[in-house]
Amino acid sequence: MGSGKSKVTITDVAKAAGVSNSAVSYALNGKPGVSEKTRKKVLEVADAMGWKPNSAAKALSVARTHTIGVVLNASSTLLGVEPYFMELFASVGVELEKEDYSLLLRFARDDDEALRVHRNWIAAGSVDAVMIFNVEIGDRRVELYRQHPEVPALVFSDSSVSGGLTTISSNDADGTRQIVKYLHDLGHTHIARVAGPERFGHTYLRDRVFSEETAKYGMRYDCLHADYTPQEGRDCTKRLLTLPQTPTAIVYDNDVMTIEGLHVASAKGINVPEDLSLISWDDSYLCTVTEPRLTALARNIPALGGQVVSMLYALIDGESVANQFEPGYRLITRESTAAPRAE
Amino acid sequence: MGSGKSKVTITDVAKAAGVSNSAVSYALNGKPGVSEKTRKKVLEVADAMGWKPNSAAKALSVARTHTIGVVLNASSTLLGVEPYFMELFASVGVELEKEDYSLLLRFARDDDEALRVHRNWIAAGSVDAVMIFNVEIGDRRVELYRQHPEVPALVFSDSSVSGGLTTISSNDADGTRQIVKYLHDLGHTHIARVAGPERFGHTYLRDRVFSEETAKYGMRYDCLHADYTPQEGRDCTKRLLTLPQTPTAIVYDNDVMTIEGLHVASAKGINVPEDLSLISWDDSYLCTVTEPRLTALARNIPALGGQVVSMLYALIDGESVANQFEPGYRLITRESTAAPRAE
DNA sequence: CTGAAAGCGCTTACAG
DNA sequence: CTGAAAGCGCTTACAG
Repeated sequence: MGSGKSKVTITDVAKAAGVSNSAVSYALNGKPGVSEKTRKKVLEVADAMGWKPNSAAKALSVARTHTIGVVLNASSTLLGVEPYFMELFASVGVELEKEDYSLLLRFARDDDEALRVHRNWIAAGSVDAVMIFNVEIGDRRVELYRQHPEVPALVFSDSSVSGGLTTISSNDADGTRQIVKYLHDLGHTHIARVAGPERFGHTYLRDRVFSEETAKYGMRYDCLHADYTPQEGRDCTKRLLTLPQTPTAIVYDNDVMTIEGLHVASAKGINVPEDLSLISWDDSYLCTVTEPRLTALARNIPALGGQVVSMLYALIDGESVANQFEPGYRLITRESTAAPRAE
Repeated sequence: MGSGKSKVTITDVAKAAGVSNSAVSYALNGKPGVSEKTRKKVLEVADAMGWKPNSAAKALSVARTHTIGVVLNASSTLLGVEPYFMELFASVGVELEKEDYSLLLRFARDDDEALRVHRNWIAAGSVDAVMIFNVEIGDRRVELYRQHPEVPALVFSDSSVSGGLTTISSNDADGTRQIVKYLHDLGHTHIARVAGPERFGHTYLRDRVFSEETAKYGMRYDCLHADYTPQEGRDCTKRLLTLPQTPTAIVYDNDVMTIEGLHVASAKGINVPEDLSLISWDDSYLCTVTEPRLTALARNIPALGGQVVSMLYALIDGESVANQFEPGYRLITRESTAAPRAE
């Protein structure tokens, strides 16, 4: 119940309990070196005085900040649209809470600024580990953290682009197979895809597996690359729908583009799903607010937190951690997909 | 270009530059106490060695963490749906970046856990200030920070519920006036509202002003309180549409409920906006993906960052800061509102 | 202008 | 089991 102003320090507790600083420290940290009696006494006194270890002092002496760093790209207009990060942070954050770890969050306006923050963190020892998102081929951040193994990095990407840094990857090959099989079983023989930017590792992977799987089933497959924005979702859909031979199904690499595709179709008088099936890669609330609601591939983000955090802790403890896949995708079928109209 | 492992400290720099630790410190921090010549030399050496101040050590000696704390409610299912927090964080974060401040983010599962984090932060000196959201009447967090003026709190709420803590408020009275006037000018004489939870300060304020303004124009006004979720958005809309006298316009306190309202209306064969006008309080991408797109009241979140951060810095510097309003609301008229059908 | 020293609040060998 | 002391990497009076 210590009211206000003056912080209570370990020395205050030591004096009040009539023991030395070290005894207090041992007692409070549950370490050997004090009798049970002393420990109990110290615990009582510390509690009564409302003592909490000063975070900076602790960080300085044990060289642990109890902090996981994330720098986000503030200029991404999708930050406000895609719930992914917030959901992931909540999932990870709840797990971190148990060990009193925090997320240290920064927003950079471009890659240079982001890199500057990372360099600073490394030199200043500001974080115990970092999480890295949206990795591109030849990403300067992976280069940086490869040179600085002192601060472990967990990379959210396919392992092919992480330069050996530990990754946690969505199982995009499996997701792709689920989608293609679903569409094939429905009877589609010509499908298209509006993909994400080619520079992302997972886009590259999806590209490859989509080609393989559609080839396996003898399906025709067209692919256009976009940047996840509404604008390009519209444009690509228009291009696909003016092909001499139009596909009977389109899969989009995110929900926002899917919705725009739906609007383009309905503006053209094309019925979804009767004339055209639509699938969103990434499920979200957005997929349930349209008419028809959108069939989507869902990740299990709530289950991701525990996995991520245990990888993080292992890395911080200096263990070598194998790359992992996140919990599998699940295809949520709603009303935007159906068998193609018979010719 | 210092590669890897061993951190370079101020002592290393001092040795390399052939001066004392204090000279280095003064030089690096741009303080008087060193000659220009020494300063220049130190700067060069420090730069060449890749020195950066260790954050924990600096925090410990100056008692500043360069960190703004936020604890969010992880159980809120709306976190993934409403882009507000992410947009706000990006806006604030870009501004904080300039002074190398970070956001320290925690996720609590309930109010008790949140309160524990706040108590810890105060005792441990983990943050220089906090931002507090979703304040309720009698909120224990405001009570806590009132007792601990050492760590300043910026409260995002109406000043009536902040117990004297500094607030930044959306100008909900003005927003309400804009909506009511707009609807009145369109010719509506009976409107309804699906409001947020009564326990929130801003809900209370909107309630009051809605009553006043509709009374002023001689309009009939019905109000139902909900919890921002899709489910209650639907339920409340159904109740309103089965009243003996149904309103010709409904305003919802968030976008999610508005969308659900739209679905309920169309399921009942009620045309929006011909038979019923709908307005969303809070604009977002969601408001543009429906058919018709939704008229909405938009806040200017990008402009909010600078204002918030300068309030934060002033508070941290111990200045007394007046409560402020955030940039004004703007009504974005889309296709979900129109004049009511003549009787 | 410059250096030696104490201090921020912890932890952790090291003697007793 | 216990205490005195050094150390983590900075900052900041305090003498010279």
